[in-house]
Amino acid sequence: MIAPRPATRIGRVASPTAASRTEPIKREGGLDRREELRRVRIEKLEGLREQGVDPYPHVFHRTHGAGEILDRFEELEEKGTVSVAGRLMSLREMGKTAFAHIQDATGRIQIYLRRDDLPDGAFGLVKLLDLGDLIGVEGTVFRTRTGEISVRAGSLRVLCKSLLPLPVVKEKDGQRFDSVTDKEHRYRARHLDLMLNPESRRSLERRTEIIRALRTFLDERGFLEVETPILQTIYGGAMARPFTTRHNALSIDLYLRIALELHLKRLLVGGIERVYEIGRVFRNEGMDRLHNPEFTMLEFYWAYADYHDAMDLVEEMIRTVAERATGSMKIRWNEMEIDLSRPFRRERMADLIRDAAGLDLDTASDEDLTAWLREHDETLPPVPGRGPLIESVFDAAVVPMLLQPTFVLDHPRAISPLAKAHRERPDDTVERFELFIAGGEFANAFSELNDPLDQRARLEDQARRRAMGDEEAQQLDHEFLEAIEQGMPPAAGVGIGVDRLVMLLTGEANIRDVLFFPLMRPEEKPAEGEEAET
RNA sequence: GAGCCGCUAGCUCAUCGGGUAGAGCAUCUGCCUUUUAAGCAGAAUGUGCUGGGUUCGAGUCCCAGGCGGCUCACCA
Repeated sequence: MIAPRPATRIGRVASPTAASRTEPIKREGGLDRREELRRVRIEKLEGLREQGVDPYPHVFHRTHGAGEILDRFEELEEKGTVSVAGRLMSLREMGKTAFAHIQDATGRIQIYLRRDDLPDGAFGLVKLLDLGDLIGVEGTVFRTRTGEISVRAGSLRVLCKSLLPLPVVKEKDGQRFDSVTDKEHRYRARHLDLMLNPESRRSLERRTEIIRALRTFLDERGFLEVETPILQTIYGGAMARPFTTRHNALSIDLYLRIALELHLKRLLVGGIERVYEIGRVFRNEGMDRLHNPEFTMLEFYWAYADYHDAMDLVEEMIRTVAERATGSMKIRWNEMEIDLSRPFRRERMADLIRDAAGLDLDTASDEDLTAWLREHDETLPPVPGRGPLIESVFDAAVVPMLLQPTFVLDHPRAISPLAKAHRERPDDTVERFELFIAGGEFANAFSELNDPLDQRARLEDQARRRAMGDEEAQQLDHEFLEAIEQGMPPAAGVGIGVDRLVMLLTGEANIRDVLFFPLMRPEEKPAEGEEAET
């Protein structure tokens, strides 16, 4: 039999710890205390080894998840054994018994440990456990006197000894105590956030479900998913500043892509008639609750279709994804209900501006638009031109009103360099739509420009703007233009900001809450001493 | 980039007008064979974000910086 180690052994850690603390462990504030807690756990780890217990075994086969046992209690109660494993979230020792909760991916379940139910000596392991350890038990399912479904352990195994303290969350009467609530801490230590905050986990898991639903929707309709280069010698497809990096072997600077568009259109030329990519794009711009430097875009291109077809498809897609990922087509947003099940409104941009701002774009001059903006205390667009003026008026007068799903169509040509001229008003209007929900933009789409000479002219115009110092204007992409000259079928193209869609469907107000690892500024610069040592 | 706010024990937070820091939980010791924010008895724990300044004396007041949050402007 394995004799449990005298508990006093643990008590003695204070002395070696104190002794070694005179050594140069001293660093930042708080580290000493943390180090002490860590040492206590290492002592217990050694205690396990001395008892012949491997604190890091290779495998433990489970028969059930915690949530599954709760769900299927009736059929499992007192019938055979189950084995479950998870992270130790609470431990209440009561002499010769102990109650614990373990948490796995499916939920949290109570474990009842009794000395007499366990093999000789095994109950002594309890003294060497800490919150945060991973353990596995085998036992029978029952309900305690207080009614909680529990597993009565017939065996106990340590599956991974944790060395760091686990912030403990306790709950009583729906009140939470001591959870990790500091947002910075949650973003930086996402593993802790996920362990301790079920709502974080729910939003992030839902992100994955939404992406899966988008993918399934397009796959079912014959779209081919592809991956195109992230490292590019020329960036394009959007107006944005790029990140740059360096390829050593080729001795060239490269850009991280800012959009997916141009490569996907080249595939359209090549005969992949329905194509999409869900991928990370990178924009070297400001960060706030709506913007992370890297974010996820969905773009799809559909040959022989136009933007009306795309509208129908996007409408169905948003509805389907919401239903599949959240189980509902209704979203609560700021006290109001957004209903995705009803047909989305479709309005021409000019009509919306006329109704909201009283400006008729056919007759209003640039001066009229400027006057309207001044009158309404709106900042004027940073770049001159009619397009930006119209956009500013639209953003100020119309967008905040677009709460229920609305397609806005037929944009001014001046703000849409990659969209095809409108078939009825080719001079000043393009075939484009944006989808607005809850005052935010969720999709941007065109009948794609496939007239190679027109496309070349527009990109050359962009290049001229670049030369004049507009950093966001697009570069001249000769490979793209050559592909277009080969002949691209008429097509509809759609871009969707996936992170924003996830925010909408999870109710999160900050993009960081739907990214597993949002970009954070490094917490501390390396100390000068450390830098000098290397 | 601008404004406002925050940063105190492993976690969550106190510390009223400046007198070198406390609570709950976690940790450690002891008791307890159906507890559940278990309980009871005891113990230990802090470069108060960093650096300056004022002061006999600063977590507290002032200045600068760091990191974060929220709001505003540009971009998805």
